[in-house]
Amino acid sequence: MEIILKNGDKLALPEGATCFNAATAISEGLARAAVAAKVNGKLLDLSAELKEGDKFEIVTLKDKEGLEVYRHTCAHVLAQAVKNIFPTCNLAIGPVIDNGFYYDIDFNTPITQEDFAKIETEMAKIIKSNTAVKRFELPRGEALKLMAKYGEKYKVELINDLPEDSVISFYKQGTFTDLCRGPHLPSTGKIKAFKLVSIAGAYWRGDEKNKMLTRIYGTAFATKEEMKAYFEMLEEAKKRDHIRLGKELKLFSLLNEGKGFPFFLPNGMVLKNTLVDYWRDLHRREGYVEIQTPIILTRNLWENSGHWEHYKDNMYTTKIDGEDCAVKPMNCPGGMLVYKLEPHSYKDLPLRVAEMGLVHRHEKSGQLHGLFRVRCFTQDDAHIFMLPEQITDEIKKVVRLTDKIYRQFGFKYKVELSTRPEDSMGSAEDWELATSSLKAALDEMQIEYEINEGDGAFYGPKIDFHLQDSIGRTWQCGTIQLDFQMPQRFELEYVGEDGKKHRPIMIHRAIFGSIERFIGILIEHFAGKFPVWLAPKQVKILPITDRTADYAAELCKKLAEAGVRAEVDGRSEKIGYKIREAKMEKVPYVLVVGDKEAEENTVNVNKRGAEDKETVSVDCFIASIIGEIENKVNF
RNA sequence: GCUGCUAUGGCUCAGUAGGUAGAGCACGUCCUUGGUAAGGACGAGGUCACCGGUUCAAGUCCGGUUAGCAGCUCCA
Repeated sequence: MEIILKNGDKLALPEGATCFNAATAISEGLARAAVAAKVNGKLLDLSAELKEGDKFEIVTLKDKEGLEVYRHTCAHVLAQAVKNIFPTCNLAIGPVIDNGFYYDIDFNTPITQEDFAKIETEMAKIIKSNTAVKRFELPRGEALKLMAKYGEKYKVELINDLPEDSVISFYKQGTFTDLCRGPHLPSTGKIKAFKLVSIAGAYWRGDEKNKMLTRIYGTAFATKEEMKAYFEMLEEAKKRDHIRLGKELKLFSLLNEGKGFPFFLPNGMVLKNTLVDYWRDLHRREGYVEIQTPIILTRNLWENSGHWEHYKDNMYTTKIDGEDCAVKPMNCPGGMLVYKLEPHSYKDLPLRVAEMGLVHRHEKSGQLHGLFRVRCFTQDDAHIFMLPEQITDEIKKVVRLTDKIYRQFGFKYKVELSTRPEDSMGSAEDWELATSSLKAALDEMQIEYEINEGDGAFYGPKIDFHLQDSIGRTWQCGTIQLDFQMPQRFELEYVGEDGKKHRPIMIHRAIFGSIERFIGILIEHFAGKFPVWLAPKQVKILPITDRTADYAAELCKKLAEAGVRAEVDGRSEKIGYKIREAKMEKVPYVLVVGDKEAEENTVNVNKRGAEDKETVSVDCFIASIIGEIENKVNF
């Protein structure tokens, strides 16, 4: 028989040949590196048999899917090890996740992280034994019987929930058998580097009404080196933790008196205001107008907008002169009211209305986390009202603006387009128009994107931006959403060329997402070493002795007059001590001034991150730092 | 909210087998005026998160409350 390879070549094989045979036929090395195969687009075990005309592809650890198979097998090894040590526990599910895998297990007696060493040793034993992992399939009745025999009640529940016609497959390694779709590595010995990471509680099927199981997280990598690099990255991430840096750099504070309501300290306010200034300047240039709508509005309005129905559990309420009111969780309704204040002509559109809107949402206490998840935050919101034929152009403008802003901070990003969900509102034509407009904008701009089928908002499709920070983590920030719902609910109108009333199309969009969260991300992205234009303290002046105190003060005044955030450390400490402290504050420029500098009207510049120091004239330094600030240079 | 872990001076953390608190940094005073990542001396600062229990005795053991962290769920 013949199969078709990735490059289109044909490969002749004997009847009944397996994927592994095919890999061997191509090359020994490939066979060794193979962890699974892709046949006609489907991921299969290497032991799977091939048929005439199959499209065949080898999957190795270099492929994402290969690594997933590898980790999945590792999850089974974990389960087997746990069963060996704790025979009475029950297994639930053990899937692969982004950076590893986990297994949910119901233990009779709780285990702790201290049991990891024992479990890892047992896993190592299983790996060393290089036991073959074999697949077999059973009819439903027998599958249920088998799992019942092992006392695996969760597996029984899983099988019962599988569709009638599904193939029920198991994987067996030695004495251990687990219900699993597969595929898996051919044998346990292929695993070269693994580690158990942490332990946590997780509900059976993710439902808080169900029993809490013990989830053991682990990870596995193709090589020990890769695993080491991964754990080093985690260490680095911990050092960059924004809560920790926020405290060290005195940016913000989280107090019990305001759970989920961060206090911004002077340094943090500089950051916040600088971002807002930057944002405001850009939006003005892009033709946006800015408004501010009230924080508290009547309940009546929220019922009208639909928020009351969908969102009331997350809203803070109050009464004013006996009337029910709510604190806004979103800015849109206020924006709608502003639009309705006066009649609009098609000539006014597109109308781009921005709002730095402070919103409050009641998040459950366990979900709060630093600046990433708070109960009050500022959205860099904007609503764009437009004609149908303007959609594509407007989307392009927003995408371009978003790109410009993210680049400014050195972020790479990924774009996702989410389409109509099952439970949605509006006509098929509206959705078609909206989705194709979003697509057209992205295609015309030649932006790569992934499609998230059915993941749009109930009122319209959306484009989401996922930022990638300096150590590779991703964060969802920007979003562009088309909305037909609000204009209808609020009966927005414009007068068309034909003199008749029409309904405008609306875009909601945010680029930072939330200023607070964005600041958190920036702190971690830059590890607290902000570029000069953002740095709360841009320059610290350190006089060597009291003799240069006046010179330092004068210099500081000159810098302040030029708009530079500078400060003198005039304490009677040694210069080394003051330098150390300034460096720990991550100030971009530290200027040392002694008798020599005072005499020559120069400064000795210590640039953050640079080895060498240089002495330049005061004017020269001021000109250069102002250039850096104005051009928002990142270093 | 649920599960697990944690809670000691402003910060980071010790506190060993229950016998009524320690260090470093930061802070204050004084000495030192010192040229590139910590000069020295002295001092002040804690009802050990809160409430209750066990005990002759609780920072330490037990229960509860609150908050933080990790995870689950949800989200910008």
